[in-house]
Amino acid sequence: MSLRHALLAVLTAKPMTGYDLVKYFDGSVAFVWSAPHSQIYPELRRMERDGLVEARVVPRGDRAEKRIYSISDAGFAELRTWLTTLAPYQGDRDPYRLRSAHFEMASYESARRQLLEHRRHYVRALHEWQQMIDDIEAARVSLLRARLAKRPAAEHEAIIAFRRFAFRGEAAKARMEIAWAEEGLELLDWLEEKQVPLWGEQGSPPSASQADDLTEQD
Amino acid sequence: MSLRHALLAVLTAKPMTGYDLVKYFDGSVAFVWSAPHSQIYPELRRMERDGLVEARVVPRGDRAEKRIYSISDAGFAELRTWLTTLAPYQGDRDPYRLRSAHFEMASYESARRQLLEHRRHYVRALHEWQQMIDDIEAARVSLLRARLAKRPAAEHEAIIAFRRFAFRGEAAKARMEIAWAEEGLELLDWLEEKQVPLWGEQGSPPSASQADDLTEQD
DNA sequence: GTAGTCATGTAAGAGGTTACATGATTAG
DNA sequence: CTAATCATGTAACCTCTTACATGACTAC
Repeated sequence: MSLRHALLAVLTAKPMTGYDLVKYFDGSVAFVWSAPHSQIYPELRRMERDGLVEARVVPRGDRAEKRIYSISDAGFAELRTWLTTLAPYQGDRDPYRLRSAHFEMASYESARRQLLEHRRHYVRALHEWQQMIDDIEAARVSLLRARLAKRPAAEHEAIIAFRRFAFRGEAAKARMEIAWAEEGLELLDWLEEKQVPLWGEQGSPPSASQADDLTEQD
Repeated sequence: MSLRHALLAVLTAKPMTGYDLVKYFDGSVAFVWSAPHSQIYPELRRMERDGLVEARVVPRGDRAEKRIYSISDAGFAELRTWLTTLAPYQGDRDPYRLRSAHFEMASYESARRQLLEHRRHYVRALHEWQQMIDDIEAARVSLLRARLAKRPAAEHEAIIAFRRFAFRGEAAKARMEIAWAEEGLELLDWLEEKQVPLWGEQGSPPSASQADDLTEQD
């Protein structure tokens, strides 16, 4: 149940509306966690029901209203429990790596397209993380400033350091994925130059040697 | 719907029972995809219903039976479509990174424990991937051999190369995560030596100004 | 007025986790 | 005979995605 904790963590900086949180978990700011509004609004209601956040209903213009959520003491306790509890490591699930392991059933063109997209995605991500790291170090992030303002100066260094540390991890991951995609693109060039055939090239049948047996058997 | 495609991909090597697939997606072999048996058995039934696999019911001993699944032509077609379709890149979700961004609300001890576990996990993973890469290169993997036997020799190089490529990606990720965890451990040492206080250190209250409220409440 | 952004929801369905459940076969 | 492994399910529950839906406010 990490969306809940991600929301609590953001709300420790300052009270926010559901809409603010939606933008946060949607924009480039959604650093290691993303969530659509259809998940955020109901979750906030459940958190309110469970006493982890408190909503203040504020008028907006004449007719409209908005709900400003702030974290409660119980919310702080929940967040701290989550943070200090060792998270178990289990199976991973990476659809891109899964695909790449079976590129011999695709075509050079589609494999290349996929890896180019992979690189494009992580180049973009890397720029964003790097920008984020710079902004954090310069305390240009308003949410960070709000957070710092709430805590004694002695803690500021740690708050900045951990935020930076997390983004550095994401940046390192992006760099790794870029290098991996480039290794793959080189591999594709090399194999294609050697004219190594792929199963997925031309409309070749599923099984070369047993093409006919298969159709009968199964 | 990637479990389905992961299953189809494995079945291209040779027909297997649900149990075989359960072990595959459970053991260390579950390289980039993991799934519990409670997900695999029903999915195989649905795939059979959809004509992507065919089951042959074989007696096992006197009373028992087992179902050996093999991929159908429609299954091959589905797999190829999936492989050649560009996968969109969307939001990530990394609970470990999320935690690490907020370690200032934990304690030095719990943060350290988490990062040690992170390193332990990826050191283990790295060993497994590296072993896997060696085994693949030496064609010591029986499933790989079964797969090669079905395909013309000209394609063997590509099949091995892509499998190896995928594992190399996982190995690189593991190395990156190990380095990141070590950076974090050094950061913790450095901050602790400087006696930078953490919010979560000692039973300190969530909000500096509202210290007393908490202890009563929870 | 109208487009953009602020603001908040519901609902169906897919995918995944955890627990409950059962029984046969095989090796010692 | 007993433990490990083979073999296969169901069910409740949670999380996430995608689509459907609505309406007020604000700047042009």
